[in-house]
Amino acid sequence: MTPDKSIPLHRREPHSKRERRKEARPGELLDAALDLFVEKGFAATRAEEVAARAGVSKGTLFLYFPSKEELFKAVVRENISGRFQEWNQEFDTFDGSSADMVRYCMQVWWDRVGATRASGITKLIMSEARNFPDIAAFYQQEVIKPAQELIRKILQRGVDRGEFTINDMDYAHLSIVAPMVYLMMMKHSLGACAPRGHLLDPQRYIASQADILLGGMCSRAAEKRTTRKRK
Amino acid sequence: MTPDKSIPLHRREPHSKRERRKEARPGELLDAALDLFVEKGFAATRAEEVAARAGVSKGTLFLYFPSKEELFKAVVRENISGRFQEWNQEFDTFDGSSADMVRYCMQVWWDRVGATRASGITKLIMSEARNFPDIAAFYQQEVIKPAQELIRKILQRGVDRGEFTINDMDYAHLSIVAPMVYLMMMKHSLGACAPRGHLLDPQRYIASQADILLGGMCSRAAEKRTTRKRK
Amino acid sequence: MTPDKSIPLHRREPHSKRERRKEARPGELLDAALDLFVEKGFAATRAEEVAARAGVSKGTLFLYFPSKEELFKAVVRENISGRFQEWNQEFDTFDGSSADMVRYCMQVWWDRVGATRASGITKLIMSEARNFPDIAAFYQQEVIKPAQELIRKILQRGVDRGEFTINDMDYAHLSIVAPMVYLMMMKHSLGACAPRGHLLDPQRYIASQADILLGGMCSRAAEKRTTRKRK
Amino acid sequence: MTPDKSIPLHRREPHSKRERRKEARPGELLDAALDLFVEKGFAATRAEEVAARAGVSKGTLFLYFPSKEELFKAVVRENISGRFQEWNQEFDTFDGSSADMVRYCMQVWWDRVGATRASGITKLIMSEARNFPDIAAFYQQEVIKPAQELIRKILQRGVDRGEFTINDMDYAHLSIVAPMVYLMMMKHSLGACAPRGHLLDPQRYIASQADILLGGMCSRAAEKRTTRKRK
DNA sequence: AATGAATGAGGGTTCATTCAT
DNA sequence: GATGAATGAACCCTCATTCAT
Repeated sequence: MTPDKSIPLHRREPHSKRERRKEARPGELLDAALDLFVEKGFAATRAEEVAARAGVSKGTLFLYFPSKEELFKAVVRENISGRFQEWNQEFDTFDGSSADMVRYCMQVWWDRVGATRASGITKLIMSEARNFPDIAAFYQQEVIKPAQELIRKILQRGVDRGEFTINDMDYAHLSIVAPMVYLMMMKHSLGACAPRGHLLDPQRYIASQADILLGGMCSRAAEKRTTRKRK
Repeated sequence: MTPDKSIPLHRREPHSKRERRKEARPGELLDAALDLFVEKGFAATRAEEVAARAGVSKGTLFLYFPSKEELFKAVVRENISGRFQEWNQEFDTFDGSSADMVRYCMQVWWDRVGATRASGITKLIMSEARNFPDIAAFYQQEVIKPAQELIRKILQRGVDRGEFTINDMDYAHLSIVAPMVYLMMMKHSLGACAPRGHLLDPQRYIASQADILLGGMCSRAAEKRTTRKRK
Repeated sequence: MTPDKSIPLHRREPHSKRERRKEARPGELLDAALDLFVEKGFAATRAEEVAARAGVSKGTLFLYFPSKEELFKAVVRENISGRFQEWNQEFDTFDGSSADMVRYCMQVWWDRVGATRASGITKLIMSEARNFPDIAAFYQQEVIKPAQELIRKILQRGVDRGEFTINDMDYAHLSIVAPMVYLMMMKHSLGACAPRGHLLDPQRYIASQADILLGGMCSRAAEKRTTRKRK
Repeated sequence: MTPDKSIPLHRREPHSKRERRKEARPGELLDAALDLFVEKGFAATRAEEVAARAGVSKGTLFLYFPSKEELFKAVVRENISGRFQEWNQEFDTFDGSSADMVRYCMQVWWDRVGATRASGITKLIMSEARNFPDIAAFYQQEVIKPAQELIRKILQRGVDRGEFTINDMDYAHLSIVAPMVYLMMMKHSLGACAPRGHLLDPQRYIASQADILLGGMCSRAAEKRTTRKRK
């Protein structure tokens, strides 16, 4: 009924269309659940709705996930699969300026998470953290900490190379995290009800944020270079 | 716990314990509801729980609010009462540097909203906006727009006085909004489940954010003054 | 608040207006309850509504009646107070034709019960009998049986005087009862929702019914007299 | 219990016990609801009770009817399905005397409605009309009007053939309606609480009523024939 | 006596979960 | 495996009844 609407998560080759559907089921259910949990929250989402959106019956949902709560946990787990390893490597071999690295970091964050349905997880976690403390801890461990380390490494690189001047290294990463989280939150909450024209343009938003915060971090000596790149 | 936050409507002295309680009830219920809605979300909060936390029975809640949904709306309405008028005046007569104004703005935001239970509304709106579009619109109109205008005025003042250099005036205010919203969100979501020691120190966070973003906005000429103040 | 809207049931002279109100309370409550029970049924009538219509507060109702159910019983009891004794005497001394007696009986029934709010009791009993079997039994004993005896006496008189020819004396009284009950039922049920113009004209209805059933009961010999009176 | 009273929508044979039950459910629920609504009234009947009597759980009821009120409406609708068309034809081709027609009409009324559970609808409507004005209007349109027309046609036939003499043709039909309605009402109200032996014998009641009212309507010329039949 | 705020058992309705098919 | 009818615990809300004032 519903065409598989995104890249299926299970990669083994299926032998027939029928079998493919079968193997794709959990992924379709997770996709549907993600959308609905993000839109309405965990409690306000009905299991049957998830099943319907995934094109299966209510009973089938419980064939793959033992309870609504386990479905929720699976949704979170599935959508935060360690992208950071890969990113770490990317940044390890990056050879531009640190300012560019920050810009690239924000852009990649947007492209690979923010612009995809995975960005909903951020809202989901924010909204449901206190109802699912173990999920919150898991997220903290698996997403926030790696992200923080990644960004801190970038900033440290800037400092080490004399590109950045940063007063409080423990909190500086939040200057990048906060705007990105805000952007993703808005996309899934108020932004989703805003009338056309009131919507945030992500590219312009990221540019504006990067512009200002890099202005604030870049050492004055490095200033000209950075400012020039901005154009 | 809850300071009487506005002029009560009934002026005559309550004559009895009973009557005194009666006048306090709506406020107590709203406070309890705010806490629980923020903590668990609208759907996951049971009316009876709200009543219990307010120290009354289930039925009493419905004596004051015709439905759970109306209670929700009242909670939002009650907690966003136009503080902006007052703030506008405050800033109209402010006579320090614009950088100080930005810092003061963030500090006041934290002190008067972020640090109080009212900050929960931000999380509530973010979480429930799509389930209550009319509330979202109301919030957009009554909170976001005034806040945006207030901040934009501050930034414009900085630009006008040659203190700030800002490329994109339409998005610059978000450099202040995003970190503050992030701070409030965290306080009520992940921050609330974080182990001790992992918690954000709001003052330090604000200082760090202000530090960086003012660094990025301040015209280079004005730089020394601003930097000095920072100590 | 509500002016006492009908002849109060308690006849003792009250000394002051205030006291009069006080003594009239139960009667006003019974009147209000009768109206509402008849209109909506026992279960669908709220105690507060009764109190409000009687112009008192909810608590006051329970000052006079220990429960809603007792109120109901009082309403029935109060409105069936033996009118039959008086009627019996009236008919004992009646000296017209038996056909006239039947006509007079139906007319009096309408004037003294049907046209008054007391007629509602008939609908009430019909509707609620099975929920209140003891009330039903009481009504059977206090109203139906006396009425049946009264009517049977009238019919017997007609037979004894050679005016009526009746085959089944055990059921004949129902030829009078059924139309009258039907009339009162309609007034309080479908008749109450009918659009203007669709309403039964009681006088014409009674005339028509009496016309036909007396035609069927009157001995052929007595026919002329009866027919003439009919005009 | 309930004969399938119209062509079921699903024509394929039910393959399993489960499916068979499913098709029977609405009817079983309607039957249970009719009984209970008639016995206790709408408000005093609990949804769970209806479900229990139909042998299902509370939740199942709401699988078939979206609310108690819709169940009520379905009960009324289901039980007044136009029998009048068929009756009309029956009477169009009747070739006995008009007095016999009246007797037959009453008998058929009793056999096909009065003696069945459908007779409860009459009490239900009488009791609940004012709480459900749209149902009352529907009943007026679908039952009362057709019945009135049918009976009026019979009476008119009698008049046209010189068998009946009727003064007020607008009200005469009520001489048949009132006794029948009274009979059905009693069956479901006071009659249902009466001790054995106090019960109305429907056949004898109908005979008595027909006897008297036909006596009152039949033209004197036609009298002998009618009277003879009566034996 | 009168009030009306408060209570809490009860009823309508929803929905996660089960299980016969 | 897949289905969807059935369940019943849980929730929102009502309202008869109580009781402090």
